[in-house]
Amino acid sequence: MTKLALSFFQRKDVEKISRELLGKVLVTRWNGELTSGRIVETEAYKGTQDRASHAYRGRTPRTEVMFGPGGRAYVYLCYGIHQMFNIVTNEEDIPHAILIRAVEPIEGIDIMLKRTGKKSPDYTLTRGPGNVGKAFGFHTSQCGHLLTSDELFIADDGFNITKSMIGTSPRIGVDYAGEDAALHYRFFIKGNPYVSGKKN
DNA sequence: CGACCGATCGTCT
DNA sequence: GACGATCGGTCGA
Repeated sequence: MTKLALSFFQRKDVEKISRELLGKVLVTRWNGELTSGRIVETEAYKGTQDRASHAYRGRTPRTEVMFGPGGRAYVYLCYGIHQMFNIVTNEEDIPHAILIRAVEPIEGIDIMLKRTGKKSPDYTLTRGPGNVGKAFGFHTSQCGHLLTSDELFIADDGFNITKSMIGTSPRIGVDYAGEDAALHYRFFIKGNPYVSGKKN
């Protein structure tokens, strides 16, 4: 189990990082409550040139974190209900980010059940960005949190992902983004039951 | 199945 | 004042 360093997130190719995050382990330990899971679905958002990105309209109080250096969390509220967890990448002033859309639970499933109010674990526990946010205890107050801390980090546990295991598609829910809506910026592990959408 | 609807509130116009 | 990078439930075929 090796914690990913800041240099991993501060590289320039968001698509590449989005692919490499598949198979890595997301860990949160808020107030000592440990939850972890394998990342199985990601989406890249390419900053000011990407109409689907919040950063497209430039720097605002909300998007400020994305303009900082990579390796921090961008957590925002969606539909007034869902806490969406993103990883900021690239260097300062280039607001790239990666949305974690689905995870396969590993540790702390009891805690996830408590947070989500579900009675027993099923594939919906950590499927979709809203559910990931809830199960891992994310909140907009954690926006800007460093991704190499003891409370929040990404790790490599040696799990190997080959190119043929990765599927791509347009991103979900970004139809308003014009031509950018068609870009294949969504990446997922083919056949994994936690991946959102109908048939992967 | 697929279509639709309500929840719920911060953010930007 | 309108609108989401969503989810889960309901309704009808």
